[in-house]
Amino acid sequence: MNSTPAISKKKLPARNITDEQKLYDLADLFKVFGDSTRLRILYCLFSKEQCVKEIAQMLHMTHSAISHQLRYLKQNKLVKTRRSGQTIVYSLADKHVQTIFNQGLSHVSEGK
Amino acid sequence: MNSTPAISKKKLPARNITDEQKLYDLADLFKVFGDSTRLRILYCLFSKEQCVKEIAQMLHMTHSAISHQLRYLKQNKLVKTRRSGQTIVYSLADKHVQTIFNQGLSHVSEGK
DNA sequence: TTGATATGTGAATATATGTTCATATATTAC
DNA sequence: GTAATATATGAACATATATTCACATATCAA
Repeated sequence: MNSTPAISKKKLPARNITDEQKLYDLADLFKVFGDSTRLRILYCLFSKEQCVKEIAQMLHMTHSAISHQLRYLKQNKLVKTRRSGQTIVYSLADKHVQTIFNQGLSHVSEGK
Repeated sequence: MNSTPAISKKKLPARNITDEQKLYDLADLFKVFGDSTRLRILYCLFSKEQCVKEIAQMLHMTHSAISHQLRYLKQNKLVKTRRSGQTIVYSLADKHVQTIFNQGLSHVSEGK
């Protein structure tokens, strides 16, 4: 995984193409949010921007696993980066990320 | 799949258990939304309640595939059912479903 | 340059997931 | 009861996914 952006490959019923395609894009977006490691990474970035090493330490995971997921998050435009000397600092790409996150969280929190 | 509700099985870092657990529940929620077939089924249910056969016809898919996904959606409390004679009619479980759907859709629509 | 540190990445592995097929269950009509 | 219709489900299969491992790349300091 992680080598290309999420792309749904199923065939469309060839009707209402635009709306249908949006559903596939939407599925891809939720797919990115549908993994606890990625959510935990995003959660780390809510408070402040962080580098790979910091996130890896916070989550007790290898830098490799984090790096793979960060690449995936970046490909799907949920995080952005800036270089600061040796380290590359990751942060949330836009406010939508936290909005969608919180929307889901409130749903989960009130026990559906 | 489809035999049990989505449950993330990864081990927790044993800190802040409550919040951490919520992240796993949240990942499971997004996982349900992260498939285009399920989104298309939900989309069918936005306008009105539908039975398996109707949905299968609308999406040009087998009743089996739809039934499996509807079971998954029901297990995760996104749809509910009522029986009407021979047919079982599915509908959205609550307003949250459409809210989360639309939240993601607006994100996708404005090109991230 | 060399060494140390931070991050990236391809390949391999193990697991998870979605769909199909065949069959089972449930309701209704007769 | 049987037949017809609607839905459910277990098993098998193919694909997708997340993580680990080993190694590559990049920056900085001396």
